[in-house]
Amino acid sequence: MADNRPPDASRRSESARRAIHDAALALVAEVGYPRTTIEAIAARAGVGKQTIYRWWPSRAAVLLEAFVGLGERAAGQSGTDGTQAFPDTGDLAADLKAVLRATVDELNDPAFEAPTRALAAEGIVDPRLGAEFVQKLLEPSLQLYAARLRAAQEAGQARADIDPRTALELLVGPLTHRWLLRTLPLTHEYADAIVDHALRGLAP
Amino acid sequence: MADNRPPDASRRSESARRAIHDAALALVAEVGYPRTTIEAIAARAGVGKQTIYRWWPSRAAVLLEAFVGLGERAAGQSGTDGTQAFPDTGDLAADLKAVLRATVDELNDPAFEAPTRALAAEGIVDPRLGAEFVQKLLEPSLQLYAARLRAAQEAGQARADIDPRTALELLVGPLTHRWLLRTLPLTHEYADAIVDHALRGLAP
DNA sequence: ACCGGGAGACGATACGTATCGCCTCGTTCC
DNA sequence: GGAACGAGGCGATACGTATCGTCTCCCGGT
Repeated sequence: MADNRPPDASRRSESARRAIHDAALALVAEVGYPRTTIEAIAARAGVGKQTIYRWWPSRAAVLLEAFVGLGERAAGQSGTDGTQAFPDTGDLAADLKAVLRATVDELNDPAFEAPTRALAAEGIVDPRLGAEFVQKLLEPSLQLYAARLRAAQEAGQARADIDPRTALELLVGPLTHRWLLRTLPLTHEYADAIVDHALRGLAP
Repeated sequence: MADNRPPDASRRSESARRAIHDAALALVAEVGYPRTTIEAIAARAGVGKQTIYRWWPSRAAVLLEAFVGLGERAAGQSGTDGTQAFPDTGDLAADLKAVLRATVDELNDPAFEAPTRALAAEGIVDPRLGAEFVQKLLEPSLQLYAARLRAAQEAGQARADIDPRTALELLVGPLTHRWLLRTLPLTHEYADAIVDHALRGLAP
């Protein structure tokens, strides 16, 4: 029979949790996502399969949690408040270019690319995981764009009659498009071009 | 031993090919992509598994070919030359809105959504399939945008100093972003907003 | 005779479930 | 206050199922 009782989280082993995270990330980097099976993760982490099945609904959920934890640790090192800072030098175009260029570098980094692609792909097919992916990994960054764009509106650097949400997608959308679909290489020049065109517009 | 000799394509059974296409499309629509296994396709098509393995490298390749065939048949019905027409009424904004709205409708159509999502997800992880997906399904549409934008430049409706490729991605990128990541619902209003903002720009 | 096609057996994984002892807790009873 | 006692998570592993990709086997058309 299936055990439908929810496990007691207070008795959960933190060491097993971390070992599973580490094993998942290592395996994705070493052998790729398709071969990062639950059995392989369990073996590598020195953990029983049931310990994974007890706490996570799917292989992708394990990787997502591990990856989010990785990001949090990285963010905790540099900043004090945990949220990355979005530059505001008063020059909107320059600030956006700086951030988009940094995003380009991150997306081109093989260490980030493998797990991010795997999670994005899984999220595209599975709405539940997709929502979690967006909420935990993507949305926090997008909110920083929105805040910067609102500041720009108040400072008169951007039209006041636009929805910051739509404006932000005009910048991030093309970058994501090119990266996910690999239509053309993702470069700093492309990031700059997007910002220039988005701000000035395509009309004469 | 593995049979490395390429099979003789001239003796290939066209009826088996079409039966496999139909079975793949029907299964994706009925039970979803994960359960559209090669064995299920073979059984449904009344075909031996080896017949699939002989001609296609992967399950995704089967579905991609079937889906492309579907699109070609649909295009062949309406137009005479096989390529969809991109409107050119002289009003660039109106033309772009019409096409983006049509794209929104297509992406929101469940019959198109399931296979397209599955193929996009597979292509994100597998570069070979991704390239084929882009070349066979996406690029033909994008070329129509590029052509319309070049016409707009010659007619003075768009800045002459922009690369049509980048301009096109400014329009298509946000739409794809929202659809793939499901951040917010995909509506006609959103399509219109993208066109307006892309043409006018975000700067005051 | 050759070769593609239908059918399906076959070994190899990976899945998800079910137990088995082991260990660590908090509780209870003297 | 210290020992006995559940409860429950943990490592480990056996189990049945599903799918993979390969390998025959025989049939039928050319």
